[in-house]
Amino acid sequence: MKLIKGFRDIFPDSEIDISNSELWNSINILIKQSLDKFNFSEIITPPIEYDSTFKSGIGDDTDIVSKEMYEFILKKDDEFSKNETFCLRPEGTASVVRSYLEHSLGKKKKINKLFYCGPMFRYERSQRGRYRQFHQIGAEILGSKNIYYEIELIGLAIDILRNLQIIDFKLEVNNIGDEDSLKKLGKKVFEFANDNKNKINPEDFKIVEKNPLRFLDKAIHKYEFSDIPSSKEFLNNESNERFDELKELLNKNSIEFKVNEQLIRGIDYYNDTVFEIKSSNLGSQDTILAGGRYDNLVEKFGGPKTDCIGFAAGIERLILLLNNNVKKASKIKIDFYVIYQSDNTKSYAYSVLDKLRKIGFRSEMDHDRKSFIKQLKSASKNNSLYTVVVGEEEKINNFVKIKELSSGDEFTIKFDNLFQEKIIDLVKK
RNA sequence: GUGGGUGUAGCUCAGGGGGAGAGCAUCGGUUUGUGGUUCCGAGGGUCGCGGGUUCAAAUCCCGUCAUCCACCCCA
Repeated sequence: MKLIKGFRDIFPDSEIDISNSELWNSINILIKQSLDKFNFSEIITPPIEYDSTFKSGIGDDTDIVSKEMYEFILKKDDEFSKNETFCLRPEGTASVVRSYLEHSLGKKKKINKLFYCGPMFRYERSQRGRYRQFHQIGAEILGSKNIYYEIELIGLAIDILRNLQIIDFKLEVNNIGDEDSLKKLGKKVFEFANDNKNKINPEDFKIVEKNPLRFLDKAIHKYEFSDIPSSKEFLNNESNERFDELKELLNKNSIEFKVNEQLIRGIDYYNDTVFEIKSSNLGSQDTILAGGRYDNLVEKFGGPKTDCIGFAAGIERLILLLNNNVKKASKIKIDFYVIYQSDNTKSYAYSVLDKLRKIGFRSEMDHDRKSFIKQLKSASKNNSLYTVVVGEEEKINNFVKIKELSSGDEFTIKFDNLFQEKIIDLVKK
């Protein structure tokens, strides 16, 4: 029995942050607070899709699709023997667009603001911040090219990071132009590479021949060329205006950013605005969040021309960046720990426990006849805020003794009809 | 896919041819009605797995697997 390589279990009290379920729980809550404020609604799609969704969506010559995708076919070939190839999704956007079209979400509403959250799969050698099963939270706005959606989305990304108390990050933006200018750029890169063929190793040149833009994205930084072709040269007026407007609005909204003209993104569907948020505290896998416009993807999937923008963030990478404040806050605290004296008083104690739970408090007691002191020790070990002492005296007179562990203050409360109000009152203080 | 580091108790690690260890954690006692401290004690290990060398391997050699880090790629 063994866990699959590059995958991980997530469970309580794990010493490893990215395996700690309490941390996962609190990071999810914090991220959803931001998404709520920006009025995004959740879309949940299956982790398995037909491989064509990603082959045409992301591009089949990207590394993600050609090298890293988990593909499989059904073993049984009875009634389902259609030669269908499935895959574990390597990212979220293509699935969202598929679902958006399949359920005509664009017809029900002009603008759809959707978020997704879940596991993604890529077959890669794992290292810090990179795992074969990893989790992404992504936000997509489908249905408009208004520049304010750029601002809203980048604003959301930054709000999420702030809410997680991650402050050490850098936003990079670029505009790579529309399909036409990307084509021109590709042509220029090809010519450029051809002129410098003697300086480029054959393997990299193969990339140029296949997809020059990919070469610009992934290989060109290995060489010390002085005048690398830039997307800037080929932007049409609209893209240029859009980029200027974006920069102006970012400044107006006091969002710090850096223009990175080499920023292309390793996925085919992007156009115009692209952005990335990086952290310097992550080692070599330093991108924590990235996204951009994909105005042609819906059309490519057979739908009407629909302008879209979105981003995805890696949850594991975010967890690696959490500070001690957030980690501490995620630790579970019990409200009440009920302590009983003898088997005689146990059933009375249990009814108190049951009542506390019905009121809504996280409550616990020990059922294994530990000594009084052991129970008390358990209470403090379990981070209990209060203890409830229930013994013979309390049973006879129908009350309970409550002690606040941090201060040592004790209170006596009747276990009657007013118990609920009194105890809620007590906790409020 | 390429290169390097590391695999010994739940965790962090020491040991380096001949008795399986420490600290923390867990459990029990100190203490059968008041905790966090102290002190005492207990449980827990195929020394990653397989093979080789040796009278003898956790230790040396080879292989393999896992994990971490870097390249690459990306969130």
